[in-house]
Amino acid sequence: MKEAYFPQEIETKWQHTWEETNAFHTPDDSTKPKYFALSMFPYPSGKLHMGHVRNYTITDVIARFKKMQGFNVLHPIGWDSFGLPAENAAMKHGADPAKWTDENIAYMTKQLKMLGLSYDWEREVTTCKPEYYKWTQWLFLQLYKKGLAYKKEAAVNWCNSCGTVLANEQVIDGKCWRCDSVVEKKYLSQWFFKITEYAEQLLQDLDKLQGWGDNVKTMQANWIGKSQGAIFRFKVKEIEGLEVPVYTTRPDTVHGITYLVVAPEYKDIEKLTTPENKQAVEEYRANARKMTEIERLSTDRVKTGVPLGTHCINPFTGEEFPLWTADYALVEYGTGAVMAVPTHDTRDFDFAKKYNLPLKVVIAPESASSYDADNLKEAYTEEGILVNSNEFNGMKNTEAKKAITQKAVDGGFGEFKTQYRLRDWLISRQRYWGAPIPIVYCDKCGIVPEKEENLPVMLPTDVDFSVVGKSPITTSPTFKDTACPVCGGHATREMDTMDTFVCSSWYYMRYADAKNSEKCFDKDLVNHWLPVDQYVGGIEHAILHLLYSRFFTKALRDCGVLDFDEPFKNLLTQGMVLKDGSKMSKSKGNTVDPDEIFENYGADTARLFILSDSPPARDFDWSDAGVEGCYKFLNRVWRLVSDGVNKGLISKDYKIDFPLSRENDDLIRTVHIAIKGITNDISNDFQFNTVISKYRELTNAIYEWSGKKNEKSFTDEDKNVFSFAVTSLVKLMSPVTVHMSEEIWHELGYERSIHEENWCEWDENLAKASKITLVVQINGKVKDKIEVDEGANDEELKQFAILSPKIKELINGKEIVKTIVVPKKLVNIVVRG
RNA sequence: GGGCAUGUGGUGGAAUGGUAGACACGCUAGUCUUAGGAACUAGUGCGCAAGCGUGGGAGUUCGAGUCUCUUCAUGCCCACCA
Repeated sequence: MKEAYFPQEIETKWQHTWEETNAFHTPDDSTKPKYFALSMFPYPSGKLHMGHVRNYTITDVIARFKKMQGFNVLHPIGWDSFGLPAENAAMKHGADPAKWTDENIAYMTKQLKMLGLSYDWEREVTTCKPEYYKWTQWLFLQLYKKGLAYKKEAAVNWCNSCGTVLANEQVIDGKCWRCDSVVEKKYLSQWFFKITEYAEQLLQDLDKLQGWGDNVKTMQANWIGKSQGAIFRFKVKEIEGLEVPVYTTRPDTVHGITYLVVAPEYKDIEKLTTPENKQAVEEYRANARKMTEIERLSTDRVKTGVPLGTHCINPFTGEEFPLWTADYALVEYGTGAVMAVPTHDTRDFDFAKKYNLPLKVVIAPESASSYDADNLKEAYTEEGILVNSNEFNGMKNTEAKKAITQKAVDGGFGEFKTQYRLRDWLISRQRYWGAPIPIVYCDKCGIVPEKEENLPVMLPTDVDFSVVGKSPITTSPTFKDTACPVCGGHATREMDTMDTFVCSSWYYMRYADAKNSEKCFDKDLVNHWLPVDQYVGGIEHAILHLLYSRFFTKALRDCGVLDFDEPFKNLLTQGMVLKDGSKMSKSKGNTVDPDEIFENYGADTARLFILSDSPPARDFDWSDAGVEGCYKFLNRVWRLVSDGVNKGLISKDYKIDFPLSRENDDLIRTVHIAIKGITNDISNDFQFNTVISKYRELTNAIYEWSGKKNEKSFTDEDKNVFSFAVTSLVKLMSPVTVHMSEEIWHELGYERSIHEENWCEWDENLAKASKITLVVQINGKVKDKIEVDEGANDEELKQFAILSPKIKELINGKEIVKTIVVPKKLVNIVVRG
């Protein structure tokens, strides 16, 4: 065996062998239990970055560990390959996005292989290939048939720089999630998926996701934004038969209404405006329309509004109050109209103060005897007792919510209402590089879905990428005109493509049956492999991809395509990879190129390091010294083994015969403790950082043990023990340092790949210490430590403690109040005086 | 404004309510070397010491980094959602 560790040589060799032997292929039929380990698939942007390396290494180690534990592991990879960067590159360089994408995939595939990842490449999935997007289109049609895909005219988020609309989830702080430019509002007719129909299920089923972090679950719950309240309908005084409905979560404050606000975009706003107010209202609305999302969302903005001139009547009190329009009412939420109770809502309070609208107190704190509206400094939004509220006076406001709503129900002017913040998912994109929406517009029949047998609707290639202000797809001379699938007459195709998040909402299902050309996947196979047992990826998808995928799964279940209702059983959201405390980015110039690390240290060092310093969920600070440290450690392990092998001290045919010498017994114990600890650390939340510290501890222990021996005096027993320890270490490390372990394994004389081996097992009796350090405390403070036999019982431990000279002196002359014994660990003597 | 995380040596981080700082990085000495940024050995929370130490303050407990309350700081998510 070579004395020095040459990672690149070893790694290239084994990568070739694994490829030639198809070592990581997963059969569908196996008697072993299944385990589906999944990384979020990459966008083929050009090169892997360290975030990828971290993500895929974590999943790879999990996959290999599970395989060694006897699971039939599915560990696939694919490409989220539709999307704007390819199209932009095409426009810039006049290239073909398909070619650009293919080249990136080829390069990144090479990098993934260099990392030694155990993917089943036969199941590779690429979303921009017709054999994939055919099924994306097919699934769209299933949703369409179910009434879950529909087209409507709506105010949508428009990103001018990307030249396309965006879903709500893709607008971050009023800016585009991709390019960061300010998002505008536009009125367009667009395709939506009815995700709102699943709002309640998506919320409820979060409880089923025991293996998800609470942070992600609360983010989703907040995004869905369920609230419970009431709808009240108010008659308009000036217009017979016209009503304004409002949604409120505070029906208990209904007697305190002093005005009502409708959004500038409210559908009946023109009817509600009197001729005298028309001009001011028109101006206000025009202004609101011009405003960008950013301006509207600005937190320090002063509220503005104008009166409409009309009035509503409060059915509870008979009081009249004026109607206003103000942009703090949102047309998309609730009914687009708000009942304003300035005394008990901070926003209404601000508005009322600014425009001198009246205040009326209807909730008082339980302690207060009276409450003066004129002197209010801010809205009272806490709980309390109803006042000025007729028959509800004296009632607790929490009870009044129900009672008051009930009165509205009985009176026919209101109802109980549950409201969600979640909006339908806008999936149309005015872009080229995506899956075409399989819809045609027939001159006679209107909107018609393409026939399933005509799929895929191929993305045209005869397009001009140099056009500005419109989608390149519209320049295709052959794409637009087609025959109606129903009547055969003239029709035109939908020119929009689908949001790429549609493609990524089902890719993990396709892995179950990646090559199927008859169906999107076989139902039995998808039911067998799914749900994913462990999903690993970035927290940035907490809402977007993960919510869409959950919706897709439920919708496809209802379409009868599959039989489960949650796609991802366990989710690990890995932290970011930082350098010098901030996120790696090209603009900051603090990126680390994986290729350079492979070249200088090898993939095993990269894998070891990226797992070593932080638990997976936390951010990880990349340091060059850390990489160096890991490389040195691997050299140290290599030297330990090569030395032993070359001196004939290690062999694969070892046998441990008890009893052993004291030192050998200790080493065996250390190995068993390591096996137990490492197994538990991986099983328990994948704490790879402590796993790696245990690799080091075990290595240190073996070195220390061998340092005590003179190699010439090595007995057969020593050789056996040494062999066992080294063999165990190499095996325990094999999921992480995949190449080095494989190389050593063969150097030890094994024929089979180490990755086909079973995971190490420990013997509970051997993992037990023979001596324990008894901690003796007085009044909870550590005062002494005594070595005692492992088998000592509680009474004996107490005696040891009291008899220790140190303790004897300290408790001398004091009264022992009580003594607490923690078996095999600690004695605490409580004294007084 | 609301929600969720996280606060431990010079640094990354360990620690089923029971020895705080495992394992590393860094640093300091030394050994071997022509030399070393290689390898090995010893040391390394603070304090001269008694002791003190897990952001601050309270509490529960024989015992709190860990549980409860409160407060501060940082990060992330959501945000005029009625």
